[in-house]
Amino acid sequence: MSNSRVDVLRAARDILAEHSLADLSMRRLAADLGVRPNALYWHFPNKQTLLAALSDDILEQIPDAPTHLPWDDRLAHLAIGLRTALLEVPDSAEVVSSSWASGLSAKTIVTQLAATARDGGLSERDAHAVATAVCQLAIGLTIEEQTRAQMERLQVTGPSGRDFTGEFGDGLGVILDGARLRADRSAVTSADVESSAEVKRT
Amino acid sequence: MSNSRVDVLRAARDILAEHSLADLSMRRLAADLGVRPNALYWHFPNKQTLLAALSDDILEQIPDAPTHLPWDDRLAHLAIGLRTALLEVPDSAEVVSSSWASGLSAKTIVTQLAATARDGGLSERDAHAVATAVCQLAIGLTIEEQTRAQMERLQVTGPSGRDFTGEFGDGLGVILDGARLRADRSAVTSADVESSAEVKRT
DNA sequence: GCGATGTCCTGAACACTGTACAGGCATTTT
DNA sequence: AAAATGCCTGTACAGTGTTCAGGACATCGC
Repeated sequence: MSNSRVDVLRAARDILAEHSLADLSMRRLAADLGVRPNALYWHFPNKQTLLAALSDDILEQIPDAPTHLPWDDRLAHLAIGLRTALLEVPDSAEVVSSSWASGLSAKTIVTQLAATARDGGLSERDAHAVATAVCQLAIGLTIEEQTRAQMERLQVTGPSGRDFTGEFGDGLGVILDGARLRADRSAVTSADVESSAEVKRT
Repeated sequence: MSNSRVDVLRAARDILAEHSLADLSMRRLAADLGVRPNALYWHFPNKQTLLAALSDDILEQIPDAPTHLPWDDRLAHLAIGLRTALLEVPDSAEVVSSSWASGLSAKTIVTQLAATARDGGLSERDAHAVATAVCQLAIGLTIEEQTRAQMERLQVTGPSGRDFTGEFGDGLGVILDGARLRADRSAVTSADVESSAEVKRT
């Protein structure tokens, strides 16, 4: 039975789901596929690229925001979708973080978020700023949460007592407030510019 | 010549500064100290704790914000101080990230930021939310920047063309706008509660 | 001076890790 | 029938964090 690229990714996901990132070694992954470790190098040039593909795979589960909602609700929807997708697969936040850092990952969620912020009237810069702030908050907090969860599972630590969902909601709220404030400001200034019959730039 | 705990940390820092996190192995570190690898386990129970101590070490370089500034400027000051401290030592952002996740690190900068936000009149929850949003933005973005820098140094990739300093400034701006908006809101509501006379903010 | 205590280190080993190179079998395409 | 593709094997290298028992050396109380 030949394994395809997607088989490898599914097996990798399963290892994360049932064990942890520490258990996701090339040898373990190969063993689960009934194959020698080096066989994986036919599908991926190295482990980093494999993890990047896995990262994209995980983030593809984020559903699009309902188009009938106002832009800020759509932002919240996407942000929560991001966090939910990460929470679905243990240790995925760390995988996503290093994949983004290595530049081997797509980061489509950032552009989606930025586009949604643009719908609120934000400038390209502001929209991108909101998108990265949201993503870094979601990923950073989820790394902490999932690492914590893994440590508790291995009994090296008791429960942290932190409410990560609450912390994320609060942080997201602050960022969205900032986004709305900028939406208002740019609405006002562009109105000023239009009404004074000056040439507006895009 | 006996090495002390701080000698080890200094040597670790030097490896990061002159090479990279990938080169920061127990063997390499021991070799630089003129010692066998297992000697390090007298000072630290494992590598993770060593890295956590290194992380705290790096973040101690953040200067306190000048007390005469308004609270939001102090927030910006601390945030930029955080980012500057990280940029000082290559790959330090990744070290800090995993140290925070493992719970072995102090995270004093978070409480500092939160306290400063409280000075602006934010609730405990909002203040903490602002602090984590700022930290996750700084760390997350700096991870990307430093990983990128390392890849360029090894010539595996050309320049990214991204302006990380700009991106950080923009993201920070959005979060601070959110913080200010909440400061205004809580000023107004607490005034409502304390006296039924309506007080405008200055 | 003598032993005890604390500090720092050695030697050797274990069980892993990602990855490279050359070669091989099976299925599909020409 | 021949060639090309897709997927895999065998073997090996150079490195990783970590453990255990033991040893050298200084400092301190007696």
